[in-house]
Amino acid sequence: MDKDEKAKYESRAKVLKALAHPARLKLVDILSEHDEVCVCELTEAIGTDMSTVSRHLTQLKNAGIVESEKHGQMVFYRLRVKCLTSLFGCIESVVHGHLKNQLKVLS
Amino acid sequence: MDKDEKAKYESRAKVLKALAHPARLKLVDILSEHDEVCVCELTEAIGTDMSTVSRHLTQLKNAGIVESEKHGQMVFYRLRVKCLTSLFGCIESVVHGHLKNQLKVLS
DNA sequence: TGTATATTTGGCTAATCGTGCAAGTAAGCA
DNA sequence: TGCTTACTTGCACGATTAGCCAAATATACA
Repeated sequence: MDKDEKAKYESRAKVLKALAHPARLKLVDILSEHDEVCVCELTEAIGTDMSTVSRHLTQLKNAGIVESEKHGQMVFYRLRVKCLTSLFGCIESVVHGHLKNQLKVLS
Repeated sequence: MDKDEKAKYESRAKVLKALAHPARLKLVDILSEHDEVCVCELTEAIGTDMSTVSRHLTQLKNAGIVESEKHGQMVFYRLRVKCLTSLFGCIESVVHGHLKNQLKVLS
């Protein structure tokens, strides 16, 4: 793998890694349904410590998936990416194809 | 998060996690260009120990992304998923949008 | 000014991950 | 029956991750 190729796969992996966690997927889902949401609301939806949610959001931000803006003492997060719905469509097809296959194996 | 919702995000995360590694992304890329490829060839392309490549392939298989078949003493891997190209299109748009944004910040 | 609220960051621990080497399994060939 | 090749698995180790609590920061408000 030359340097360019390595960089290509590493940058892709960085984005996928940022998405690859149940809590962060839920954050993205919520954000896809609203224009912008504060950390406090997101924390309530996720149900873990606010510090944990804040770190998840930082990861999504570092990957370029969300952006944030401070209004008063609250910080609002917003999706930067529009194509995630089709991406999840693909992921779901993997999930269901695989489950179907596992059932086949079991039976 | 109720049980169904939890399961939904966990199954998505599992697939994304399986993809979220440079070596595994390259494996998927190679497999998307060929019908089926043996572990030995994939190992040469990746450039790490064959045992490591074998484990990466196992992860992709457990996630439902690839399948394998043994012919003689060789094991051939094949992509099970057709939609990955559009998925990576989305990922790339995140990467480039983000880089553009970082350059803006720097200047 | 002092106090309360929203968020991020530091520090810690337990769990998971990636890797190489060595050993095991399975198929082909002499 | 051995010997070789292709692959997987066990083991060990260093690196990364997710989580919580406590402390720091920043803003609003009395």
